[in-house]
Parts: sequence; C-alpha cells; structure tokens
Amino acid sequence: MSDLLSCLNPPQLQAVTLPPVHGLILAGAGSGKTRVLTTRIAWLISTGQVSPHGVLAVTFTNKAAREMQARLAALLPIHPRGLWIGTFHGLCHRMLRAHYQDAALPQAFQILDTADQLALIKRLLKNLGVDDEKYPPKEVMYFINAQKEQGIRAAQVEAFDPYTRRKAELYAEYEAVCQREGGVDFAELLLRCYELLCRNEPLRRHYQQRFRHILVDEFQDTNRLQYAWLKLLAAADQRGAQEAGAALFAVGDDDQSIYAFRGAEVANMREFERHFAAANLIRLEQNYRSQGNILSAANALIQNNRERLGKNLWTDAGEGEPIRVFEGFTDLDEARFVVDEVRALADEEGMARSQMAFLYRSNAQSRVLEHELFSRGIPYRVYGGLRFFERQEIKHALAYLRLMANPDDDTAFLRVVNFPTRGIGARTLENLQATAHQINSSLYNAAASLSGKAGVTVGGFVRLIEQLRRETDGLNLPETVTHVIEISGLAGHYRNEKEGQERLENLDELINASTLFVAEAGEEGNNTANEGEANALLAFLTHASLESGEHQAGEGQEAVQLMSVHAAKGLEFDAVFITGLEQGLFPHENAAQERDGLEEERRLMYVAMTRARKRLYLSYAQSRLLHGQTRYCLPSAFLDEIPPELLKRLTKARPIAPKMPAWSSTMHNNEPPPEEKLPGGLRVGMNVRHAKFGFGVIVESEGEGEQARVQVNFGSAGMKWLALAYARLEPA
DNA sequence: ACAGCGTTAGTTTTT
DNA sequence: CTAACGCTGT
Repeated sequence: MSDLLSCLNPPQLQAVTLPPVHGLILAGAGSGKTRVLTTRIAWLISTGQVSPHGVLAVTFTNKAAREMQARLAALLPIHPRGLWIGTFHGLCHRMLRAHYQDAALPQAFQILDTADQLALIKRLLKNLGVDDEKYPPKEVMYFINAQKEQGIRAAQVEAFDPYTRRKAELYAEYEAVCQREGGVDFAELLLRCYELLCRNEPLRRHYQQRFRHILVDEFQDTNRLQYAWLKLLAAADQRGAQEAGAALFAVGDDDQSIYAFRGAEVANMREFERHFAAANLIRLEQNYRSQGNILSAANALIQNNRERLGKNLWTDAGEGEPIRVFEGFTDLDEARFVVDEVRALADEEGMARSQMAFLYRSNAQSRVLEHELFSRGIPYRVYGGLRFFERQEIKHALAYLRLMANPDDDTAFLRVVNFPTRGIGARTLENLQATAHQINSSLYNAAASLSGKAGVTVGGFVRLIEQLRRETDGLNLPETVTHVIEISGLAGHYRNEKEGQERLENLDELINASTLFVAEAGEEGNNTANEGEANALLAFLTHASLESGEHQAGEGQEAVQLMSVHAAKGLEFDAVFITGLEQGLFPHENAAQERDGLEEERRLMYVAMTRARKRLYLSYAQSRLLHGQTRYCLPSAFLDEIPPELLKRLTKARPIAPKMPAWSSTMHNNEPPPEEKLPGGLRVGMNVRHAKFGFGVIVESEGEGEQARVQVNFGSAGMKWLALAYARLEPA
C-alpha cells in the first residue's frame, strides 16, 4: 500500500486519497494525470473502500482506456474483473446491448460510423427529393449530431426559421430510418443510453447504486450530453444527494481543451466546480516532462487567455535550453531547416528519431515536410490517414457480415448489393427502394416482392447472403470471415484487379484481427465462447465500428513523427518542431470567426509546446505555397506572446523574401497594414464580372491580400461572398 | 458499368 | 495545386 502511494507528490497524494466525495483535479500537462487516476482506483480497491464492481472509469479514446487498464493490471495483485473501464461510447453501447429491449432497439442493432451516417443521410435526402445544394448532407449531419450532443430530439428542436425547421424535419426522418434499419450512430449511443436511464427508474437505480466511484479522464473534452449522463449515473443532480450516488472524480485541464469545434464544453469544468467541487479542487502543477524554459514560455502564452481556472506549471528539472526560432523565406526553406536539424540531432547528439516530432496545425502542411524527408532518405511516419476499419475493402467485407447479422441494414445492403458487380444497376435499385417504401420494409425483405429480371438478380444477392449465413453456421468467427470474403466474391474481385494486392492483404489482416479478437475476448473471460457465434460476430462488428483501428501498426520504428497538433495531445517527445507558425495558419484564419476561436488556437499552441521535453523549435516562413498560390505571411502572433529572453533566434533579421510585393513589407514590422486596396486593383463599389454569376458590384470586403473576401451583389444571381484567391473576378 | 472529364472546395477528430 | 465528387458519354 505504502508502495502504491510513496512515489506521489503532495497534491497527487491528496487527489488519490480524496475521501469519497466529488472532486475536480486540474491536471496540467505532464503532471501525472493518468498516474493519479489509476492510482486512485487501485487505492480505493486495495483499501477495500470499493469493490471493483463499483468502479466506473470513463475515457474518450480506446487508447486511453487500454492504458488505464494496463496500468491497473500492474498496480493490483489480481486482474480486476467487473471493473467498468471504457470510452463513453463503449460503455453506453454496453448498456444498450444489455438492455436493448428497454431501449427499444433490435437485438442486432448496428453502429453507424461517420461514413455510414453520411451515406444514410445522402440516401435519405435523395429519397425525399431534397435539394442537396440547399441542404448539403454534411451540414444536415452536423446539425443532427449537434442536436443529439445537446440531448435534443427532433421533436424538441426549437426552429424559428424555415431553414432550421426543415432540418429538424430531416432529423425526424433520419431518426425514423435509423430506427427501422436498426442503425445507431455515435451520438445516438450516448443519447439513447441517457434516455434509457432517465426513463427507466429501476434500471437507473440499479446503476446508481452499483457505481460508487465514477472517474472521468479529459473532463474538459466532455460535451453537454456526456456531462448530463455522468451526473445522472452519479445521481448527482442535487447537491448533498451524494449518499445515494457515486463520487464523481473528474480529471482535466481547461488549458488543453482543443475540441470545442466538436461540441466539447470547457464550461463543464467551471460548472462542475461551482456545483460540486469548490472545496475539492486540486491542482497538479508540477510538471515531470519539460524543462524550465519550455514551461515558462507555455505559461506566458496561456496567460493571455481569459476565463481560465488558473494554473502555473513548474519543474525542478532546471531551465534547459532556449527555445529556438527559425524564419525561412519559403515553406520549402523551413522544411529544409527542420530536416537538417533532425539529421544533426540524430548524428551529433544521438537523439532517437522517434523522439523527434514535426507538429503542424493542418494536415496539408505535412506534404513539404514529407517531401524533404523523403528526398533526404530520413525515415518518417505520418499520423492521421485512413484507418484500418475505414478502408473500402474492409467496409465491404464488414457490410456482408452486417447484412448476415441484420438484414434490415439498408446501408450495408446498398454498399455491397452490386459489389462485386452483379448487374444490379441504379434502375433496379430505384425500383427496389420504391417497393420497400410501399410495403414499409427493408430492401432485403422487399427483394422477394420484386418481379421480372430485376427480381432474379436481386434475388440472387439475397440468396447469396442466405447461403453465407447457412454455410457459416457453426463456424467460428475467423472461419466465418474467411468464408465470407471468399464466397462473396470480394477476394476474387481484388485478385483480378491490378492494384488489388494491398487490398487482399488488408482482407487477410481482417481475418487476423478477428482471430485476435476472439482470443482476447476469451482471455478476458468475456464468455464469448458460450454466447455462441452469432454474438461473437455482433461483438466483432461492434469492435470494428467503435475501434476504428490503430492508425498504423509499426509503432516505435526509428522514424521521425509527423502529426497535427491535435493528434499530438497526450504524447511527448525529446525534440518538438512546431512548424508553420504564421498568422492565418496558426492561429488558423477560420478560428477568428468562431466564438473564442483565438483562445482555442492558443490552447492548441499550448498543447503543442508542452509536448517537448528538452528541445523546442518554433518555425515559420515568409511565404508559403497554399492552394497552389504563393501566400505571404506574417509570423504568428503567438511568437510575440513568449518572453524574448526565452527565445534564441536562429535567423538574423533577414531580408524579406524575393518578389515580395510592397504591401507585405510593412506587414513584417508588425504595423497594421494600411487600408488595403484589394488585390487585382479591386475596391468596394467597383463593378465586376464573374464567370458564372455575371455582372455585379462589390458591396463589402473583408480580410486582406490573398485572404481577402468580397461581398458582391450580382443582382438576379443574388448576394455572394467570394474569396478573391479563388474567384476570378474581373473589373467590368 | 465505368472511364474520363469537369467542377469544387480546401482546419482540427474520436467514437 | 490536388483530391474528391458528380456527371456524361460510350
């Protein structure tokens, strides 16, 4: 026991051994957040204050959940069974499966990932004859998800304008289709589970009495619905009602909240503090990761944000090296510099390449860096591409499996009904969809009512699925997957394709994944063996949707790491290069429009800086090729927020880039640009001509130089905002 | 059914 | 500039 607690610093110890009350732990970057979380669980269990049965630990990512599980297994003498550790989605899914009838879901309900959801919405819009210019599928999807994340059902949407009203109608239609097909999207997992617990009192009581301790990781990333779900489970709606419910132990860092754009509410932290934890707010401010200068710089930067809970990181590791700042002429220049530096660090200081990272605000920036690394023969690894379960061949294979588990899954049906091609064209499918609509059934069921030649082809497909179901009856999961890939014709199709080799390998990988899945499920005693194969298949399909697959295998290769700042959260490196530190790029120009957008960008910068252990490089370029055009840039305002004495400028005051237009030289001295004439000699009030919209007059402008946008009244074609960098406007 | 063309948009991301 | 999407013609 003393072992468990002996290596904690005082605030960590205080957090870990907090009595069973609500607590909010403000855990700075590198302050041992995960350690506190896991040690507390271990402490609670090993001191007999709670049985493993009574603990619920919630994370956002599977990775974090796995890490917690692994650390706990190391801390506790026995592997704790009955411990609920998982993601919000994973845990909600678990409850919905257990109580699918109470939740009014079919037993074999399928999880729709983002791609499935979008496909369903597109199909829905088409069937309803909705103009997808006016209602772009993506926007409808964002709308629906945003509502669900607020806990709002279609019927409850407050729509004061016809546009929103229409979207609410589409939301209602979407709900109906999902219900009929047995599809549950990510947000629905949470909302359904929340509603289930709200409405079903015995069930709610059951879980409220069961969980004595609820621990939440990355609390600053929770959205409203997730917070409501936590409060409900903890029976924490009223003050002082804690005897009835669980102690909520929330760990987070408001300064590292970088997901507001997907609904995260930092406000939840303040709310939590106000509501429960005023007396139990603990700050973890000692940082075990970065050296002093890096922390000082990060602290100075983040102090520019308002509305913080407040926190200052410190270290006893010493000041360390200054932060190096590089200014390049162009993005290529910048790339050459960072790659040179990587080589020097590796060759001269013996630093491992895997301990160096290039971070950037947007993924498009990786191109130049990759190109330079490639041409210099330095191994590198880029994060953030397509993930395993999102690949088309994998989704195809899964669609066959899904259809076998749940014939009502029209999304799966449409994905593979004609893949590989079996002569079922758009016409046939139109007829089929009409029939299905008439008899109010799934496409699969409607197939039987189809007559003529179409009936034969579609019937053949249905028979194929039935054949697959029959033939795999009694087979184990990997055998089933193998059989389906072969008999469905997928394997044959890719064997005949020139570029099919890699896809075939991925399909093999899917079989491996299913083997691994069965093995792990058996090991953890998830009694998959006696649940029967149908459930094994269902569980595997769930796994595939909820765990979209590691980015790529081959961790720890001796390669430089390339990723967006978002993707870097939670990681650390000896040397970090933050590239593209230019106004408009980082902070990103679009962030200026959003509420508190700049503050979120600053938090992003804070996250980026605090990834570095020993060395931090900040670099930017005077000009950058963006969207195929040269764009001239100001250094990021964030550079000015770091005390100059912490910085070491590697470039002397350099001449400005060649061919730089006169207007941008003034921009370089941090002077506000003069009242700009718009590029191309345009000006507000001018008459212009546009290739598509015809003649118009500029009524308003915004932004400057390459980023300028103008509002043009085109008369009959209406009022449009156009980016001058894209729109070819000619004076008329 | 599918290749080839033209049009369009162009942050961040996990589940 | 480039990737992705949708439409058209064979």
